[in-house]
Amino acid sequence: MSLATDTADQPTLYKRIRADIEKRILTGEWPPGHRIPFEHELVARYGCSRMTVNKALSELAQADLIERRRRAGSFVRRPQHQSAVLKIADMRAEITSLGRAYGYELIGRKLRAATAADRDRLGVKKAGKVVAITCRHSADNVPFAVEDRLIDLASVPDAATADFSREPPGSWLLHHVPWTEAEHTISAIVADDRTAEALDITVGAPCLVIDRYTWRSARTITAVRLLYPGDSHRLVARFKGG
Amino acid sequence: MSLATDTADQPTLYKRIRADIEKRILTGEWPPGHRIPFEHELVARYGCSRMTVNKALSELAQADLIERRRRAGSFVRRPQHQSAVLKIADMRAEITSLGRAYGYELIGRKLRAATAADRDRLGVKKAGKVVAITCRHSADNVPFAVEDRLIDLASVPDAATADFSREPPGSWLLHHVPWTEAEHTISAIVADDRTAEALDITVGAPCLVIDRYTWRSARTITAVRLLYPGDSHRLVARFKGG
DNA sequence: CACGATTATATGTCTAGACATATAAGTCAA
DNA sequence: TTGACTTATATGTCTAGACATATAATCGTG
Repeated sequence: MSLATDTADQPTLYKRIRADIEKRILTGEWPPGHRIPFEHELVARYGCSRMTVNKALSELAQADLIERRRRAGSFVRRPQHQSAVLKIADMRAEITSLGRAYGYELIGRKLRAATAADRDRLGVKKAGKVVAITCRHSADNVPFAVEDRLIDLASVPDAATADFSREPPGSWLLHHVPWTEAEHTISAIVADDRTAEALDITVGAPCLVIDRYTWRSARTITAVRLLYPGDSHRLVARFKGG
Repeated sequence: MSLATDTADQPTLYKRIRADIEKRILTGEWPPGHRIPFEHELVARYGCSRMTVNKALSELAQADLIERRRRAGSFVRRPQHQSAVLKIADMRAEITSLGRAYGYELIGRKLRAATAADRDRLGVKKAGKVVAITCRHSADNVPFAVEDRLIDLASVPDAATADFSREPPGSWLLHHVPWTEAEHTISAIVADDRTAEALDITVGAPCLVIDRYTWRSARTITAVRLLYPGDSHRLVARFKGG
């Protein structure tokens, strides 16, 4: 039998190049406007032919994550649409890209055996352990969103010992577990006592809710609910049509 | 000197192949499930190398227009409702795709000179005429969404005489004015008296708001606000990662 | 300094191969 | 009929080149 390696099964080379770059963009390590390495530099780094690098970059361009300019190079695009809004897993990147100061605060963290509700939320059947995290993100010291997250320890055992008091769980996950698929559900609720206090709004005020469920090759990773003040936050998505 | 030919300037070969196939899919000539010619057949038809054909097909696959299966071939995908949620301009299609009966009701229609608020909402400066429409969409006879729409008559003069008592303005526009670009803003509000009555919910209940602003080569067409009951409606978006 | 011409360079497209791999389809035995 | 094995084949990935083309940078001239 074969044990899963640390970095899991290696996809093809061009996919690895694509994922490497995508990760740096999504985590904000390479911010909008940043010039990514030239093709010939990536060729040298990965020891492959130019066509392989080109394929990776072409796909990123098709996904509107980067913009390619002849003679100048390839540049990270500013998040502007569908992909950005719903793909962004890193709140820090979302807030700093708005030109605001990012703040983070851990409210609660519990390690427990998965309850029936937990299993339902994660979409798993077997009872295992989970980490439940509640935290708050702020922009310019104003509450921006509260996050209520569940991580399946069967898929991400390291999360049991990770320190979420400094690093938001979204960022931590992004750096430790490359995501493959996600589903978002957007809805609206009115703030209850707990939410109102966390977001510093009045009870009964509208809130935008984003539920994101993330998995990786049929393996559940995390389920997160983000609550935004409904009257101050906007999700903007822009499309080009045919 | 050169006159523009009928088909305009020829793009690169792989783009032509891609466009040829895309057209047949979008016109329905090749319906969902249809098997696209094998790569080697396209190679023969276009007289190019396999890599060129492969690039065209790979891009179509990345755009989720086709699905590629080893040994079997490439097949036209059925338009998936998932990531299309925000693209869908036709409420009837949205509701019937959920397997529910669609209902439509015109609540109000006014033709007027654009007020300052109208101009602001449409993002135009010149004072012109607009049509303001309020209507309701229902699913299985339950209110599904109320629509509040403004159409710029300077861009769509025919809208002045269109009969919106039977056909929803969204559908009418879709058939009369091909859209090119749209911007969506998603937020949350609580229902006021008027909204509560229209959606048959209680005052203060949460509502999901989608503001869609549509234009066509820098020309404003329409601005629409859709209000959904926040606790019953869900916007689902699903993505595949690297 | 302003502006046009030249050059260098990064990306854009393409080829003619190669081997890998998943899997539909066929073959054969229990 | 069913299951296990084999084979054929279409796609998946990759290479080491080539020439095209747009354009940032540089150079030269008025």
